[in-house]
Amino acid sequence: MKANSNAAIVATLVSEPSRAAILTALLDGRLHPASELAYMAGIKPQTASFHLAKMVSANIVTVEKYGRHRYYGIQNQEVAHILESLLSIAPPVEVKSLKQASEEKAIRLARTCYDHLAGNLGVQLTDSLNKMGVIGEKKDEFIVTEKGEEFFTAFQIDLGKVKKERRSFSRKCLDWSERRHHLAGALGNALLERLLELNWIQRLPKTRAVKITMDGQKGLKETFSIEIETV
Amino acid sequence: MKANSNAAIVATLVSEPSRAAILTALLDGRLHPASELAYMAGIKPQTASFHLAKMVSANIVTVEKYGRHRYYGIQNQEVAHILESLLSIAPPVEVKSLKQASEEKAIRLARTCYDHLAGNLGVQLTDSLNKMGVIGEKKDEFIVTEKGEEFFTAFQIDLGKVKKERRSFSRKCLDWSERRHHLAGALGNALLERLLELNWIQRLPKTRAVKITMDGQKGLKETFSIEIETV
DNA sequence: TAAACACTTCGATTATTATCGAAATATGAA
DNA sequence: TTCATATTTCGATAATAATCGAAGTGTTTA
Repeated sequence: MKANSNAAIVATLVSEPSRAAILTALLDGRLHPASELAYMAGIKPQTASFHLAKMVSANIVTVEKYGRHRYYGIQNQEVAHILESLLSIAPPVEVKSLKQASEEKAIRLARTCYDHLAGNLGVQLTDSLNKMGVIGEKKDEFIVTEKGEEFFTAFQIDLGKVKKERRSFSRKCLDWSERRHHLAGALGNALLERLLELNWIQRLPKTRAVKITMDGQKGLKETFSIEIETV
Repeated sequence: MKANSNAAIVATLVSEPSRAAILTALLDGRLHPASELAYMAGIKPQTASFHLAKMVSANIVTVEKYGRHRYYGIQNQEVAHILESLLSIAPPVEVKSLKQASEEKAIRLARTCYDHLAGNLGVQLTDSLNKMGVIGEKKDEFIVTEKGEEFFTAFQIDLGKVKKERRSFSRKCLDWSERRHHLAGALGNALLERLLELNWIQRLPKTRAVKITMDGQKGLKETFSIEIETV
């Protein structure tokens, strides 16, 4: 009686109203905790948990555990693209310019996370490297493409040296303010160091926020197509 | 990818396994009598009738009465397109038998996607036309170059006639097995028809896989530089 | 004209599944 | 340690919908 049709599996997931609501929320490209998704879909946490488990096991949605939260996201760009069309959603607008605003907002704009860049700048840099084909996205890490090897050499980051470091070469790190991944690991650290060396960014005393210099504005725009407005 | 409101309706109907099986069977682009669809989906005729009525009233399937038979078919390319989208992110089929394995292989090699070619052959043909400078790739469609006009005339496809058709002249369709785009729309259909006319490919009973003939192997190699292993 | 056939409609039954309360687990904060 | 929070698991319920036997409507064939 059961026909082996896989189209049905995906269709079931997107056609149920609560799940459609969850997927719609997730299509903003960020990671969301389960409770937030439950609230957005107008269902109790248990029910959301039930739906999320289904979508994870069908490889439509991913989970990551951070403390007592679980952050859910769309599996990958390909899936996101198709879901957008199935759910009739316009893709999220890209933020093209960053506003350098007050001090409390500064930490959201750009900050260090241990030894690498985070905040809007960190996420945008990661995005930009991805779009440029310099890095590629894997499950828990980023990989450097052939084109990337060239790029980093030109950008005067010695990949050979970075690869020799004991710790993981390149990994994903969840950005709490952006709810998306940014580049971490030895490569993330090397990038931060290089930007400091170029004086594109400067560390600030008593805060993890970093300042983007005038040189930085220029350089980030030219090299990574990232625009930053100073207010 | 185009956003459309029909996607939700299609997804809801596809989510039921029996209906998914029926629709998948209809993806060969041919018309099938109700009893055959019932058999293919592994359900009784009454049940199939129930599902078919639903799909007809939702305008995703068509019926034609010929004597005591009723022939069902996919409403239009849009429906086929949505179905293929669902398939492209669905988990791969579990192969349970040798027969099923060879069937799966055949479908991935060359098949019809409603009214045009898909599978490895479909993608290779599209690639080849592109490389030959016959067609050019745009965002959501392919365009025919000047050189292309000549080519299709020589290949005995009447572009004037194809352009007059109501539906879109040439568009991209996502190939679920190759995960790339192939040529669809009126031009895609004309190409399929011409290859059938030339007897380079043949439709097979009870499957949307198509057979590549000996003539086809020769012709595809000479005209499109496509080498294909036949099973 | 009767019988076979293709298909549909009707009604009863069964299967599926979304939902949520209650309870369990695991982490973080005080 | 204790309490709060985030999330999941379990179990029961209720709504929905797929299924099929029986019967009905046309259509073809003998």
